[in-house]
Amino acid sequence: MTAASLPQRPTLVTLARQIGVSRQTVSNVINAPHLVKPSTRERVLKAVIESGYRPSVAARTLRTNRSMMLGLRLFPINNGITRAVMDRFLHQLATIAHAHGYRLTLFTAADDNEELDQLLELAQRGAIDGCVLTDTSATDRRPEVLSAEGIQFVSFGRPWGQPGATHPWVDVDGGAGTAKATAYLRSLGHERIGFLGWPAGSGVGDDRHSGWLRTLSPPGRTDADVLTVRVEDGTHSGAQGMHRLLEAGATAIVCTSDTLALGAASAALKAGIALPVIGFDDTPTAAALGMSSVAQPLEEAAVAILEALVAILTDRAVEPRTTLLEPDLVLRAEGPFRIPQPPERN
Amino acid sequence: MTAASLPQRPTLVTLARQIGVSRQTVSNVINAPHLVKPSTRERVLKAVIESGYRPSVAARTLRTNRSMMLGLRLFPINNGITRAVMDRFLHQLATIAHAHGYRLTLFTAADDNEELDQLLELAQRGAIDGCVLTDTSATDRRPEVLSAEGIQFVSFGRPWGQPGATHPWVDVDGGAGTAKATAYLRSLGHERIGFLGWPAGSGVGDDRHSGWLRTLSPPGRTDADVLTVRVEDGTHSGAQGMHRLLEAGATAIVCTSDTLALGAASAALKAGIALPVIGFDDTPTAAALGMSSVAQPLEEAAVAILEALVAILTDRAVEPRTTLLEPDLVLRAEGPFRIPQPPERN
DNA sequence: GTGCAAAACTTGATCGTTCAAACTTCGGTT
DNA sequence: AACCGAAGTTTGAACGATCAAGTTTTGCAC
Repeated sequence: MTAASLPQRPTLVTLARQIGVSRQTVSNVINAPHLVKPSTRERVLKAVIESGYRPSVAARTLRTNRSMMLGLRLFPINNGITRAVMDRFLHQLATIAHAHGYRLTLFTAADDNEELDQLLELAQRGAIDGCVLTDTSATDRRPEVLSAEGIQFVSFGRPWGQPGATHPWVDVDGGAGTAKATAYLRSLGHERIGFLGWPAGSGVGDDRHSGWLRTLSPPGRTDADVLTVRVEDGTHSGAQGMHRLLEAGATAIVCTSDTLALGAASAALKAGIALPVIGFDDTPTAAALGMSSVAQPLEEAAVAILEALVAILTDRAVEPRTTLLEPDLVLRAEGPFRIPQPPERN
Repeated sequence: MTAASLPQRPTLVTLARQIGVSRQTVSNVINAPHLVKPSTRERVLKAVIESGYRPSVAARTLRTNRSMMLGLRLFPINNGITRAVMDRFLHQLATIAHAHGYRLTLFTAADDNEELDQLLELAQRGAIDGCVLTDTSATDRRPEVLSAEGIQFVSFGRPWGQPGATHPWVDVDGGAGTAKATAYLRSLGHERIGFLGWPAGSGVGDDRHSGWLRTLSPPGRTDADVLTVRVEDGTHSGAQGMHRLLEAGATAIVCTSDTLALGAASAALKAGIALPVIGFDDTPTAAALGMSSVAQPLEEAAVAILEALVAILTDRAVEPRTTLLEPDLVLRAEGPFRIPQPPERN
């Protein structure tokens, strides 16, 4: 309706005709200003701005064979790890991508195979130049398939248990995070620090366990298995795990997730026992409750991922680069779950 | 490196030559199969599948002047309403969009003006066919600007306080949500139900307040203002609000957000007082804590939004359509904040 | 003022698809 | 057997940009 009455958007040709130069000159002013005489450049630039001319993405993409788009899968809603971190990561990634001249195309997929299908289709149709993988696991086929198909990507997450993998990745050193948490609790005077984590076998979970284990005093102490409780993620299981850790004599607890930490802390609260619980991922929930947590440096991760991806896409690629970032311990002492003062100080 | 050794993707022309038909016939098999003789169709289809041919998005977009892309702004991370609901909404929107043949392009913006700039640029460059607005407010200039620029959109959120607005929107009836919550508490026997909400003036907040107000017994009772506490969103302010409501003699509380509800519930817990608190938005936090909350029907919203937007974009547009959806009350009775039994039953 | 390379600018071709119009084939009348 | 319209298929042009190779202009030395 209104669309018909609106003036047609200018193109290179119409604009060039107006100014009295060739289309290529206008194109050069936009893409390679150094090739144009300053006086001409000024004149063209003025017309470009006045007319509101913007190059057509489709035409440019068609000619250059680069869409300046990156694909990203949005995981199902009920994905623990993802949900906690994804929204913040997504925001960072979109912002940093924009700074590099790229945009993000979203898609959803129920499983990894569907994700691969979507990525293949997008890449083959020239809708994306590359993509970012998240939530890697030990049985992950995605890197090899994408490599075989010649689709460029950077993974947020290490190739767990795949020593042969050579693709670029960025990850956060979860072990360093739990180590920091454990060290902090030790500095408060705690000597029996429990670990509440996921069942063995997940790379992420085992990594976080190892950070706790090596920071105990003495490192890897013989009763470590007594102080370790491994359950599925959830507040219920977290609460149950807490009871077992209390029986084991734990006076403080390091957790693999905020969900577990929340379950544990509220169980303790209910039982009238006050003891420090540190979660993982610094979720909004933890923040709202004043619960301490290990925070992943998502902005740095986004920066590193895009730097690597852009390097690959512009053929400035060196050997596959890998980046391991260190998380931060966010201490909080408010709300119902605040960390109480240490039982005694050394 | 590997890219060079990979076979060139087939195009309409190369594929058509291989089969021995014209490019247009192949194109027709894909876009208008009924125009092609069944036997030819079979033959072409087979070749299309075997070759893995996929139409180039860029070429198609250039020719048809439709990108099949929708723009969506990702709000800053520290946005209360958005964060709570955005990730789920986003997932739904992406899924439903895909079902309609559209994809989502993400972008970030610090404020509404930057969002408008981005949308204008995207639209002018032909990168998007339309967009979805979220987080509408009374001072929102976005609808009028987009309308003036001829950019199609559907808003998730009513044009608060702008009776002249005629653009299509989809929204959730917040008042109906708080009304449900209030009615439920009344059914438990509560007679002094408090309202803990945001400062007056926000459309969303006032709407939710009205639902509570009209469901009291008697509706709009004279001491309603005593039972109303309005504070900025946050757990701290929620806790403070709770104390005031307790002084006012409230035995149950309806909140405008899960954040407020959490603050209120934990303050009560701390004070050793058990009383029902119902939040809003059914966030992960509420779920983890076993707190009851009003849930927005995000999938239905996504469906309605896309239906309206697609109708507009394909010129099947009727008059601007508006949809008001009813939220659900999610009752939970577990965790530290479970709703206790009513003080006395009628 | 001629020559000549560098700078500045222009032109033709092309990316891969769809639209519009043209052409060919075919079954059925008359 | 010639004719006709519908069905099936092909061809030319266009979308709007960039690349590559062309042409013109400029500045400067001799």
